[in-house]
Amino acid sequence: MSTLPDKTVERLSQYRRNLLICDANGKEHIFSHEIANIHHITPVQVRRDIMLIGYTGTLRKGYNVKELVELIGEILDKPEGQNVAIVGAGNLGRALMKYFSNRREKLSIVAAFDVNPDKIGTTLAGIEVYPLEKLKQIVKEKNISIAIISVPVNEAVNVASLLVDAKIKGILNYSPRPVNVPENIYLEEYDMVTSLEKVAYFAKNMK
Amino acid sequence: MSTLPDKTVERLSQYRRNLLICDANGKEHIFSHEIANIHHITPVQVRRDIMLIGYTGTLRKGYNVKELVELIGEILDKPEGQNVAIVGAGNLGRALMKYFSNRREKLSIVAAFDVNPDKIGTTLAGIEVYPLEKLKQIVKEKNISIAIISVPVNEAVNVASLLVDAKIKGILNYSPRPVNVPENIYLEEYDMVTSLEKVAYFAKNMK
DNA sequence: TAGATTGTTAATCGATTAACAATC
DNA sequence: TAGATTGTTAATCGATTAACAATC
Repeated sequence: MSTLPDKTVERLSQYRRNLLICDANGKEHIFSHEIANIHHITPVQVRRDIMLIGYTGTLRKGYNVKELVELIGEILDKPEGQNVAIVGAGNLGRALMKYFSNRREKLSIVAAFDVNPDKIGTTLAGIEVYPLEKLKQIVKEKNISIAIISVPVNEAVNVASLLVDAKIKGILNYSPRPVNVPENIYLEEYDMVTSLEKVAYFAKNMK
Repeated sequence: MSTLPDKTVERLSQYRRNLLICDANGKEHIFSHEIANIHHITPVQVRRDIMLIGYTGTLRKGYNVKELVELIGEILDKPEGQNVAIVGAGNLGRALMKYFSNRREKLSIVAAFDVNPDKIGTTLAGIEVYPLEKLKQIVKEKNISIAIISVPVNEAVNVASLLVDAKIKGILNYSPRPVNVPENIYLEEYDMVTSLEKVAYFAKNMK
C-alpha cells in the first residue's frame, strides 16, 4: 500500500479509537454518517478514507466494526510493534507518560530521559527515567524507533541532535522551538502556545 | 482586516516568538529566508504571510524586527487582552499552567478548575484551582473568554457543555474525545494519541 | 418498491510554490 | 552595475465536497 494522505492517517487513528469504544459497547456495525457525527466531519470524507484503505461496507448495515478496527490496525501499526521514548520528564513529559501508558499494544513507551538527578532512576507510570547521557545506549538496547521531545525550549535543539545520532526514525516535538533533522527522519512538531494564540485570534473575532 | 487563513495565523504566532528572541539578541532586521530557515518553510511563504498582514520590508535590510512584532501583535492580540481558564488540573493541566504562565501579556491564565477536593483551593504556578461547580460564576467574574479542556476523556463532553453554558468564546480541547459546540464558539481540538500514531505510521515507512 | 446507503469520479476549495517584475 | 531581495500574480498541489450510479 502506498503512503496515505497525512490527514487520512490522522482520521484513521481517531476512527479507530472511537470504533473500539463502539465495539466495547457491543455495537457490531456502523454507518459512515455515524462515524462522521462523532468526528464533526462529513460522511463522504469517512467513506473516502475507508475507500483509500480498501475496505468495503455493506449497503444495509454499513461497516463491520471489528473488521474495520482490524484493518486500520494493519495499516497504521507495525506488526512487531514500535517502542517509544520520552525525552524530558517534567510536567509535560509526565503527563505524556501517564497519558500513553497501556494505550496501544503496538506502541509502547519503554523509557524516559532527563538531566535532573532527582528524577533519574525513578519510575513514573511504570516507565524508568534514565540519564540523558545513556540515550544512545538505551535506544539501541530497547530498540526504540520513536521519540517525544518534552524538554524546555533551550534544550530542544540539543536533544534533537542526540536523537538523530541515536538513529531514531520518528520524532514528535512538543517544544516550541523548531528543530532540524535529516530527511530520513519523520518529524512532527506541535506547539501549544501557537494553538492557544490561534484560538484566541479566532475567538476574538467571534459573534 | 478580514479573517486570515488558518495556517497563516499559526505561522504568525510562531514568527513572533522567534522574532522576540531575535530582538532580545539585538538583531534589528531580518530577511524572509532567515525566518524561513528557522521554521522549515520557504521564503515565499514568509513573504506571502507578511504581505497578508500588510507589512512591507526594505530590499536591502529585509524586515524591521520590532515593527513586525508590533504589527503581528496588532493582528493576533485583542488590545484589552483575553483571559483563559484551564479545566482539569491533572498532569496535563498542570503542565499547561506552568507552560503558559507569564508567556503573553495579552493572554493570561486566570483560573483553573477541577473536581478533586485535594486540588481545590490550592495554587499552581500562581493560578488558583476552583471547584468545577463555580465555573460559570468565575468565568463571568474574571471575564474569561477562552478555555482549555484537559480533563480525562469521559468528562470532556460534560465540561464542554458547561463551557458553552458559561458563554465561553473559544475552546482548545486536549481530550481525545471530540466535543460538540454551537457555531458561534471557536473550537480547536488536538489529540496527542493521534499525533503519536501518525509519527509511528510515517516512521514505520521510513528509510 | 422506495428509501437509504455505499463507492467513486469530477468539481471545488484552500494552501503552497513557481515565476517574475520592481528596486536598491 | 550585478546580485540580492521584496511583493504579487498565476500555476500547482493536496484535500474536501458535490454529484450520482449502483445496490440492497
